[in-house]
Amino acid sequence: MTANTEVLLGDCLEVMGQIETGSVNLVYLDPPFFTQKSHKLVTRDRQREFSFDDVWASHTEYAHFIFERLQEIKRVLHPTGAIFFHCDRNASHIVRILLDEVFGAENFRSEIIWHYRRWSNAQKNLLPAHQTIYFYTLSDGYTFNPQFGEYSASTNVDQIWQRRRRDENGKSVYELDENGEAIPNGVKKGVPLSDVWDIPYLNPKAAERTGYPTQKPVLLLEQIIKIASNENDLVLDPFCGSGTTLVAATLLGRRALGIDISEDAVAIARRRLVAPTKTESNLLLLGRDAYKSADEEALALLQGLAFVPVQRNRGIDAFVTSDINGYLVPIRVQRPEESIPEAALHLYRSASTKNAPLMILVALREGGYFAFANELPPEVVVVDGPALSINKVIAEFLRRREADGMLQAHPPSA
Amino acid sequence: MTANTEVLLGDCLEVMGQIETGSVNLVYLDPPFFTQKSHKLVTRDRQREFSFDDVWASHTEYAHFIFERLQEIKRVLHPTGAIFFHCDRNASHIVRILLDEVFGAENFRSEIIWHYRRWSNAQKNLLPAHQTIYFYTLSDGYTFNPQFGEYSASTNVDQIWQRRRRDENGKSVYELDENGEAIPNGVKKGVPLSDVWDIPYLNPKAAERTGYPTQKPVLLLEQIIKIASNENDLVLDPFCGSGTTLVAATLLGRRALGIDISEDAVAIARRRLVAPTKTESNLLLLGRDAYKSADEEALALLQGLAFVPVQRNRGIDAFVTSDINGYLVPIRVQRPEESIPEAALHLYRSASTKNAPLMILVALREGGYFAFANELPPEVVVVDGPALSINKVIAEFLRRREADGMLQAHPPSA
DNA sequence: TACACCTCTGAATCTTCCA
DNA sequence: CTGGAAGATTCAGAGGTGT
Repeated sequence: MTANTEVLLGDCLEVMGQIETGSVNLVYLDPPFFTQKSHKLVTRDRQREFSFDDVWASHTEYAHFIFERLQEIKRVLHPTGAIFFHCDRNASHIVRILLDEVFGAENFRSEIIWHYRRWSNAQKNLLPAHQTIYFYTLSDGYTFNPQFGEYSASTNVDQIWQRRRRDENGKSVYELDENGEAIPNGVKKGVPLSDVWDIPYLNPKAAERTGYPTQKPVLLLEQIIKIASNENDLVLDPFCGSGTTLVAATLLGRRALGIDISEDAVAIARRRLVAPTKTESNLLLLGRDAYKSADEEALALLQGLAFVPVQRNRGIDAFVTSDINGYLVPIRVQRPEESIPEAALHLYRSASTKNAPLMILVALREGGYFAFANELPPEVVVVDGPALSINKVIAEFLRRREADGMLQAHPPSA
Repeated sequence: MTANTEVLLGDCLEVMGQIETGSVNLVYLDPPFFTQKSHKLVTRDRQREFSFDDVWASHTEYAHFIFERLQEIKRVLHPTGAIFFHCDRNASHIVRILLDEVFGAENFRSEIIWHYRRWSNAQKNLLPAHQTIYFYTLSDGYTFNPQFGEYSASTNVDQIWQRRRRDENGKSVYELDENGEAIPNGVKKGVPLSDVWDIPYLNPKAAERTGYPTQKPVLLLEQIIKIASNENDLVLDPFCGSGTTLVAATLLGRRALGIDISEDAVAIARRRLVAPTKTESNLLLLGRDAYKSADEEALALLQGLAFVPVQRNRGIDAFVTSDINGYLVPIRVQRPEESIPEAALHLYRSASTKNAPLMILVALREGGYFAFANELPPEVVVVDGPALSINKVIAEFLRRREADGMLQAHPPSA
């Protein structure tokens, strides 16, 4: 366990009492739902006035339980802090009312829909495929790091990046410069993240391999933590269970505090956190693999080349189809989390047993061939991938422009 | 207007009073939200016991309004009938409680999430991209016509076509015939419809628009009507607005009754029903993929680069996320059937209207930069893709080996 | 603090233009 | 003339601004 992560045993109401007021930046919670007797309401005649008391009778116990804890959460939250409440499907309306009461309806930010696809069995119903997460803050001045996604396929991205103005009739038109040409409108990162999140469940195979039972996907927690906290912020999960929130927080450089009333859960969470970065980043990567296979991505880079893909080999992604006098030419693509020397080492280890006289490594990030030329085995030749080549071309272009003093045909729109 | 469709003017509570008990098969409603004074709750100290009365104070008026009408709806519903309640975002929790009260929590069927993409501008927030529809029935014996969608791309369709059984450990395995071959399992209809519906929002430019606020797409109503009613059934919309529900019902051969308190709305709805039509949305007709011109393969080559994909443009596959003094840097990947000059021309045509000072073309096949350097527009810079780089490295390696006379350490294995 | 007004935006259509 | 690609247009929601 790192010094910045703690798991405490106990009822979160009591344990939170020891937390300093205003010291927590982000709270995520996914409390258990108390199933109680269905408590049928009797009055159904149309004469009688509607009374809210009836509705509440059956939910009181749960509501009180949550209400008390929400108040304590409110106390420990920093003024810029936020709470994400992952609802049981049967209680989302109750939860929202309690959140409105404790944090104020004006501090409601989003109803997040976590959408996933599930294995289906035909039944007389719509297949449940979502869960709800409520996002409230303590005030207007909350921490929020915008995230961006891809534009819709039907959007003319190339044209909405032009500057626009209102004409005399109030109509929106594209602005033109003195030469009658379109004026670019700076750079955009993409569409702001919406409140519907399409995140798959953890790949069942991944769960099997790591031995963890199915749980909230790390990606879901990652997303929440990225949005509503900064590095070194304190993340609290009052019902931490096996500690997924803590793992995600730790991996993103946040401090984390978990509480659970079950000794088993605390033990599991603590064990998971002993070496979070190494083992858990594997889990995290496996979770990502459920999204799209990293190996497939790597091979996509080789399109146009005649190659034979290699499965189940950490060092080699493919061989070139033709040989060099009987020797195969192995290829490896740099992975997102790897440096060039690391990738080269993997490649070299796998390929040297096959006496390959030439090994090719496709580099995707800075620190290409020249930076490491001396450290790499002589058989390994590093080739720039398109990402790297393009960045170099742009850098070179800028350098030359600056030298020519040809800058600023249009000033940035700022 | 067909004989089977009627639009009545008035408060739905009164008008519904004239409807025969148990005669309506399906009710859809999307009532207006009553914005009331924000009515701040005062007690926030932790000493005080939580009382539900506080929460309700500000919602009472709206709740009563809805409650009365829900009871009337319950009365006119057929025993096999269903109600779909389209919620205002700010009142969904209130609505669900009222529905639980009137129809019983045991008759809750689904919380349907209507998910859509829309113009945006939320800079400090998650972009709202969904609305909620609650689906309740009068009893367990409700009308339900299952709908099916396409299997997701990641589903192994081969596998689901095989018959399965439980082995001795209760594990699900594929059944094999005496020859050890898979047994087909008959025809599958597809994936049962889930409770998250991805239906395009009514676009500002859509001809379907009547100018009436909160107008819903016909397709959304069609889906509901198909699921929960049969031909000649009676569909009721007590807040029919511009009459989308009636249009959808009529098009599907249902009888329809609409009520609205606004004369304008009734007039619009009646006019619309003279020739009930559904506009053909290109997006729905063609599917989202039809807009994609930068194919996955091309974009896969750019991994590791910060870029924004560009669809709907034959010349440009992506823009680099950073800019050159306000100007965008377009990228194009050579297509399998294209020569470099052809690809460069496409790129140049599209990008020159945007005054791009630098355009990047990723080459995948022989005949790279030098072969055409003189023919290409000066703005276009050609960058070798991995396939090309690798082939060049191998060729260079062979050349050098040959020069060194070091060939044939091992003879070719063939 | 409250509210009216202004600005920015992007999904998806409609319109125009070109081969 | 036709089909498709490129360009123009619309409009409501959310934040920001100013009174």
